[in-house]
Amino acid sequence: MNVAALVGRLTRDPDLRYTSTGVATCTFSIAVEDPFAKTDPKADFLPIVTWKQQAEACANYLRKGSLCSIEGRIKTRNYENKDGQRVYVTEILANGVRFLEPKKNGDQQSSNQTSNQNSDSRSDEPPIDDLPF
Amino acid sequence: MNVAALVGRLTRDPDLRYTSTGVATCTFSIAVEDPFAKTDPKADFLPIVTWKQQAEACANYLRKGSLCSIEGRIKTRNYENKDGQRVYVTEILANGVRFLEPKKNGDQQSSNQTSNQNSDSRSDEPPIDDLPF
Amino acid sequence: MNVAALVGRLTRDPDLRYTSTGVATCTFSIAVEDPFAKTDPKADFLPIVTWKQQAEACANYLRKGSLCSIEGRIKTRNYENKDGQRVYVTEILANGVRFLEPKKNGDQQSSNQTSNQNSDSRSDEPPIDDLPF
Amino acid sequence: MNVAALVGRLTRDPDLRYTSTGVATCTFSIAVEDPFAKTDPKADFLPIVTWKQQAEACANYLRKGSLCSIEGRIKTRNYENKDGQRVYVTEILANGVRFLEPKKNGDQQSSNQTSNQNSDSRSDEPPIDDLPF
DNA sequence: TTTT
DNA sequence: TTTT
Repeated sequence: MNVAALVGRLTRDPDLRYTSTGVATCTFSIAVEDPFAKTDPKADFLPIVTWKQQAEACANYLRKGSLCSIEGRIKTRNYENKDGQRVYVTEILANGVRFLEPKKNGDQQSSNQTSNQNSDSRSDEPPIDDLPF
Repeated sequence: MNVAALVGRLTRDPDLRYTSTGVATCTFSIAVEDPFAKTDPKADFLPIVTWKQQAEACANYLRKGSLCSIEGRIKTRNYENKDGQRVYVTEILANGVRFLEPKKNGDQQSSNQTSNQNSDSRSDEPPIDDLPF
Repeated sequence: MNVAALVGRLTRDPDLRYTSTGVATCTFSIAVEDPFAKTDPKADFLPIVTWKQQAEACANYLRKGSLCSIEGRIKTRNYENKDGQRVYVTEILANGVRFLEPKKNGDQQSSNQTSNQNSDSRSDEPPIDDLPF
Repeated sequence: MNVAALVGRLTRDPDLRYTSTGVATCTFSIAVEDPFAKTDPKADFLPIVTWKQQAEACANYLRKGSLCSIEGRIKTRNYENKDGQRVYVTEILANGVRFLEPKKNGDQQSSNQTSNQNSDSRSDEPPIDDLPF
């Protein structure tokens, strides 16, 4: 058994990409309040990954600050960084994401567009070439 | 909301320590089978942390290979390593651990003893000086 | 292990009461969407119970239609009804309730007030005389 | 979001049936320890339902007393009993059941056989004619 | 660096 | 109606 259930807000716009075989992945991080935290910030910043239709829906509906619920499993992954060191990553593979607020628009720029360019925030990680399940 | 529910087996003996103020922490990693994993090993290796009485009970009852269930929350933590780099760690803070198998004895050596010496496996991480909640 | 994690909307105003020893309980039911339901209504209506400070906070902040997340455990309870039959009830004992929307006011009438009178919706059940944990 | 994660022991042999369209359902109840329960018995008895291959696997591997973990969602259902009263049932629809103990054999009689006859324990409920999702 |  |  491996169950994770979270409610939190996106810390930045979601990052949508496609594997070399054309499968969509969307990654983002959510801030989950911790009512018991002693130190500031009183939140945990948890890395989320989704795939396929769910990935595209997330890229479409979620923006920085959006509230959502995540149902998924905790996964570990490791890769070699540029210094040749093995880096271990723990992230939540979301099976279900529910959007708890109406879609924010006003900001015209879609996360879809920009992140597709393989630009930014994940540039320190190697390209993902296939989905892991 | 931040809920994690896991069932898995310890990948090694638990590691019990005490903070400078005398609070017990126990860390270990569990292998959780992933029935959907495409690649070997078909398991996720998830880092678990417990505190206080629960920590001591874990050190007492659990050994490498023990089956247990974990109820907790996913936490992130970061620290600076010896190279001055910030390292981000995601781990499961266990509120409840249930032992699903009778205590293994035969191996006389208690994890309690050895890990108390502040020895081994976590030596690459800085000492924990207080509990974070 | 016994973990329930839910997100849904109240189907009516919460019902706050006090046991004979003065302990607060709040009960309500939430509609949780089921994306896989074949038949209408595409939701499950789940009975929630809370105690003490949490109970009073729920009575204060939640109203019919409020969105909330629930972290708790599934409990069973049974009592004898007026026909002398044993009735079995399964409900979710909430340890944590998070309010996912700002407090609705406008309707001046507080659920706190009315339900305190031991009136209405739970009148078919026997009085609760003490908290069960 | 609707997540339930449980670990417990079967209170009796599982009950396997088939709908009129030939779909397998298996129902059973598990005793889940409640470490906080004030009164005896210190367990909750939770009704579990599974469908299709999972149903047949449960009927095959589980017996009264078997330890298992359940990952699922909480569902409500209602039907009219023989007295014409509407009866409300809350049960856990299991998506994943993991067998935490080796299969018990010795007792030769398979639950599969007997319950297939549409005999016993659920005789007070109406026949299930189709799967609800 | 991984468990049965 | 309950399990170890």
